[in-house]
Amino acid sequence: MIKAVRGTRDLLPPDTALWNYVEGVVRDVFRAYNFQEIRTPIFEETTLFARGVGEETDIVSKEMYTWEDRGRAESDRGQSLTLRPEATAGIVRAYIEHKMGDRGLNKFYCIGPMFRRERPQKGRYRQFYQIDAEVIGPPSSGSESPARDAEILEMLATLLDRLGISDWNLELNSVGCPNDRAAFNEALRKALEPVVEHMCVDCQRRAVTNPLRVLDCKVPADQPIIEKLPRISQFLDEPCRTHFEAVQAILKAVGVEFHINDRLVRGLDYYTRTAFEFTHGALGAQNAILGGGRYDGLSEALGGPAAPGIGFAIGEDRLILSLQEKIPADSVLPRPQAYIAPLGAGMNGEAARLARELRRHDLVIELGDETFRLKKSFEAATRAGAKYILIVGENEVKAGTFALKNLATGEQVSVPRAELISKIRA
RNA sequence: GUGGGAAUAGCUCAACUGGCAGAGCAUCGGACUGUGGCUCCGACGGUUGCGGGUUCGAUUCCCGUUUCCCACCCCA
Repeated sequence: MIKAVRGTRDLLPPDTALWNYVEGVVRDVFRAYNFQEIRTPIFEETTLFARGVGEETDIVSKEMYTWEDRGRAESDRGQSLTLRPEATAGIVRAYIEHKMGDRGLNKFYCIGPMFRRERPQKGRYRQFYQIDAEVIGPPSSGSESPARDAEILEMLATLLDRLGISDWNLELNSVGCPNDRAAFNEALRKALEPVVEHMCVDCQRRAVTNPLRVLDCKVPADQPIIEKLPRISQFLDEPCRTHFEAVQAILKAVGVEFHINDRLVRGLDYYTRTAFEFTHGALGAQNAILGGGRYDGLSEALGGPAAPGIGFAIGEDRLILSLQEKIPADSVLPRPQAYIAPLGAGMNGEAARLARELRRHDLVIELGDETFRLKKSFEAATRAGAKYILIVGENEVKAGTFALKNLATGEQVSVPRAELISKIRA
């Protein structure tokens, strides 16, 4: 038997109803903040991610699905392509390509699959879904303003609350600008030098490859050492410090709770200044339900104009996971309002006509088959979760009135054809 | 990429120390020819993940492998 490949999975009803419900709420909330949908390709030139996300990141160096798309003719050039491992690079590419800076401030959102070749785990798949939003524009559009950072964070708090996820925790940090980072990295390297030999093997590796990540270490024995290491907050230049303070001031003004975590670092190279994560307890080790931050230099790194931006990605699979206990998929699954049961030879046509009419009035109708005995029709109607069963037999067609029975109460009435719509809708 | 656990019917799970592969639910049919849910009867359903080994005999023990789960790494 051919099975879904490792790390991929089928989303089936009724679960898909929950996914649609979540995406509906997301679109509603985003609309209130004037975000508009963008859809970019699922694969891009490999160099986009290499330059955008960073060659040295785990994502680029070992997790991408990359292949050589070979040209088949002189006029058809071959190139290295990659399934998108995240959304921001593609969106910024589109922003540059279509010169969208001319429109002023852009607020995009995008919902779709991403691909990373990692070992599957709870809340982690090789094809997974992200709900992504970005605010990006030329500096003159206010894209750099702390108001945008705060707006996004407040929107996320609103979204999670609206979905009924109240026990989230917002971890906030500023990773500064590239200059701050360089100085901090240097200081960190120096501070690590004398102590790193007492740390775990991972930290010894990170101390060389990416000292920032040492701050992320969870090994208990390393914590006393990490506590004494320098913090990025001590290295923020004046503009970055002011920016970060302004973000916090607005969050306090709107009443969004957060806590500063100056050990929060993010895995993608393009992040600057504001970095954040929303975490949730019910997710096991993969407790980050969403993450994001500012990326003021990304557009330039991709050869575009100055276009500060800030965005986030929600792990939709994880969002659903933390929601499943609270919202049973069945509760958001649309059910037929009526099940039409044709009864006896020649009734399929009559039933189909009636179904067509009712459906044109936006009623949700399930349709049976004339060969079913009534008992079977009732069972099918009950199984489908229909509110009513509507019997279409010779007697009904002749009389022009139809037997309509409420499956929950057992109440049955005879309804003239003209009144069916209002009766079923009631 | 590393470590631990698991895999038996569509689903949830049994099967003693190695000895006929089972139950509940679900599905289909009947009791019951135009009135469901309940009940009763019956049927269908299996390469015990896959491959090899040990054995008279393997769901059971051993090796390999695949997938899933959990954790590490990393991230959403």
